[in-house]
Amino acid sequence: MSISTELPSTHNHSNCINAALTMATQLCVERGVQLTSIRQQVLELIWTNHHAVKAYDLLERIKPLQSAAKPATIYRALDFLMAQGFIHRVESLNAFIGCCDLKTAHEQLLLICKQCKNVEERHADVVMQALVQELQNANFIAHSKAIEIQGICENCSQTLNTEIPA
Amino acid sequence: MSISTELPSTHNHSNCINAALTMATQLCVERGVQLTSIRQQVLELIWTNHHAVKAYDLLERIKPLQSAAKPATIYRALDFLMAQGFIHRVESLNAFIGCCDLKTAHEQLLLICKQCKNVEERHADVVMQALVQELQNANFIAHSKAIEIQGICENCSQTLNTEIPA
DNA sequence: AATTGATATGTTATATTGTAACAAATTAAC
DNA sequence: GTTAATTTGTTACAATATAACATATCAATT
Ligand SMILES: [Zn+2]
Ligand SMILES: [Zn+2]
Ligand SMILES: [Zn+2]
Ligand SMILES: [Zn+2]
Repeated sequence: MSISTELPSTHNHSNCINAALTMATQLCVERGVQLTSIRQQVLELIWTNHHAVKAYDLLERIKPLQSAAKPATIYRALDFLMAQGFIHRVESLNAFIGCCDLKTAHEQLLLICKQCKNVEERHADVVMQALVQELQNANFIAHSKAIEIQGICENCSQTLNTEIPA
Repeated sequence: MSISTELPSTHNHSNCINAALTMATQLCVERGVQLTSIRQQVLELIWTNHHAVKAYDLLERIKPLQSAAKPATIYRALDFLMAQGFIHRVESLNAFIGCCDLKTAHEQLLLICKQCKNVEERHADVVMQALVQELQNANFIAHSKAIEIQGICENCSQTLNTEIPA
């Protein structure tokens, strides 16, 4: 049985990368903060694909570019990128993904595929509305929300379903 | 300014402890699994209060009872208790809490108070319904769901609000 | 009661993830 | 250019988690 580990062929990932880097560059100018080369390299490495990336994997990957890189190098860059909203932390994986929507502040619903490892970020406005109501009912003042679903994505389940037993 | 770190006085926590241990004992018998003394001790330690507990804190706390305890001792007990649904892992804290409803399988919405550290588990049926619909829209097959909200709980915000500036 | 298989625990070592603290370098503002 | 703020380098370590294998306990079967 073959296993899909890719996004649909309709997906042009260079668009994702370009959009993320362009927006990040622009937002940093607007905000008067510095997208230094280390920070940009980490952001690019995170955008290699739609997988969540671990900090120490980033460290290995950035070493050819930044031979002096240490854990703090990566964690500082990640802190910056999170503070700017360019990436999200995936709590249930201790890993990080690029944010797909830099234009609007938003809460994230993350769909984490156990098979292909892709993480999809969805707005899920209806869910968020219900959640806001529930938090009001509980008189709970939310500072941050993490909604993470693990399972099998559409692409992977289709690939499995169309698989013909030999 | 005083800071509340307690639950409302209406809360009788010994009820929580008794219910959790009684149900766990009963369910282990029904399921033919063993609630060994280590596992029961870990469960009791988790139920000390409604805070999320870290694995290495549990390790320190169990050592007077189990002098040979090592990390594996704790993590094995935690694995068992999670598999039985007696506790939940709080992904955003790398910590663990006792489950408040052992009778029915359920997804958890966790409200994590940054101030008093209490974690409240709510069923939030409306949110879960909306989430199920969203997952259907996405054709995503969910295996597990983690919804974790960090902020300030009702009790803490009331305590702050009623505080009179000197 | 001894044998056996399954489950649970003991033990050592190590892997993984994340921070603290301070020095040096770079950048921005004046 | 000098100063102040920010960023990076560097060392050391803290915190979280698992692998691997030995030993012990338990439960059922001879
Ligand atoms: Zn893409
Ligand atoms: Zn997938
Ligand atoms: Zn209680
Ligand atoms: Zn609170």
